Amino acid sequence: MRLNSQDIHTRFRRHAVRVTRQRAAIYQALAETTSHPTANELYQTVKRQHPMISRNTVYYTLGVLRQAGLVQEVNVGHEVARFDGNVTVHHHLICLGCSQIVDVMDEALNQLAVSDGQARGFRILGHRVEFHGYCAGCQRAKLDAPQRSRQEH
Amino acid sequence: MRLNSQDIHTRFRRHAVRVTRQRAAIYQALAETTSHPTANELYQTVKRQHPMISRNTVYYTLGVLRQAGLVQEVNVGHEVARFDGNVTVHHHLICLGCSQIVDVMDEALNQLAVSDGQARGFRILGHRVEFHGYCAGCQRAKLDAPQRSRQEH
DNA sequence: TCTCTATCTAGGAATGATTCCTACATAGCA
DNA sequence: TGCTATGTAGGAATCATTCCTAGATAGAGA
Ligand SMILES: [Mn+2]
Ligand SMILES: [Mn+2]
Ligand SMILES: [Zn+2]
Ligand SMILES: [Zn+2]
Repeated sequence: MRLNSQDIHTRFRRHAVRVTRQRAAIYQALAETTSHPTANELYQTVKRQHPMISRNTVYYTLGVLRQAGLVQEVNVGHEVARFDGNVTVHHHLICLGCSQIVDVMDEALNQLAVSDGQARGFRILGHRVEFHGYCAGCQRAKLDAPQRSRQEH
Repeated sequence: MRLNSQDIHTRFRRHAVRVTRQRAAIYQALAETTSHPTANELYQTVKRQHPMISRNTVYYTLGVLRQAGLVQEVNVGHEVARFDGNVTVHHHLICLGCSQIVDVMDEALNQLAVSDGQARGFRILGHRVEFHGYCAGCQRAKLDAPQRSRQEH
């Protein structure tokens, strides 16, 4: 979602976050994509408008925005951290082939609970569901692969 | 679950995994705990019986066992990798206070699916559910904390 | 509008989990 | 039992993330 700088300013101030050009650009970049970028990808994107920005600022800002609840961290397996500007409750579909992450909004998934017998006295505040599989593109690539290797001989 | 070395030998060979003392010890350590240890914790444990073992062997072995399907990797947020000797389908409860991971076996959770509308052409092979909250101990610690800070004044 | 200070930023160094490299050892097939 | 593909130890390398610090600046208050 495209946000103008006034929107961002209001949203930041509502969460007591100081507004700087760098922060606005980082948040902007995250808000207008659904691709769950890494800190480094955000750095590369923001660097086009702010050539002097440092990686440290990107990490620090993501930490600030996360604590303010404006951003969330998403983790695929044990790969590098990925970030999500969508802080509504939702879940993810992860491609084992190309690592892409796709949002899943499904009210039923938001209602999951653990039976008391299994809860072991935990007070549960939330949960996260990850579906693992292959995207349409990667399924096609797999079908094509044997044909290609035949041609290689 | 305590396994004798014959059990381990049989299990390894069934999966075409070569048997070495180091591997058996690593697998043993993992099989007899429910605590989802890190590679380094396994290294420390196994080192008691095998003082010369290297961390590299632990990592390499965990990779081999994982590919053989004898072990799985569990990831809590973005912390260090944790390993699980329980390869049956199950899910986890994670304490935000002390990071402990507790198994949840719940048939209903194993049946989750994504609606076709949301699946975006993915072929889904599996899923993982993480519940986040505070364990009984950490809930108590939180209640005690304000009292302690009152005393501190 | 101006001032003051807590907080930010840039840049570079440090950290630490994991992977890479390599020479020697060994599991297990035949 | 011998042979060879594979495993092991140990050290170096990698690289995402965090730490440190000196100069900049947002924004609260006057
Ligand atoms: Mn998302
Ligand atoms: Mn488990
Ligand atoms: Zn894919
Ligand atoms: Zn706890």
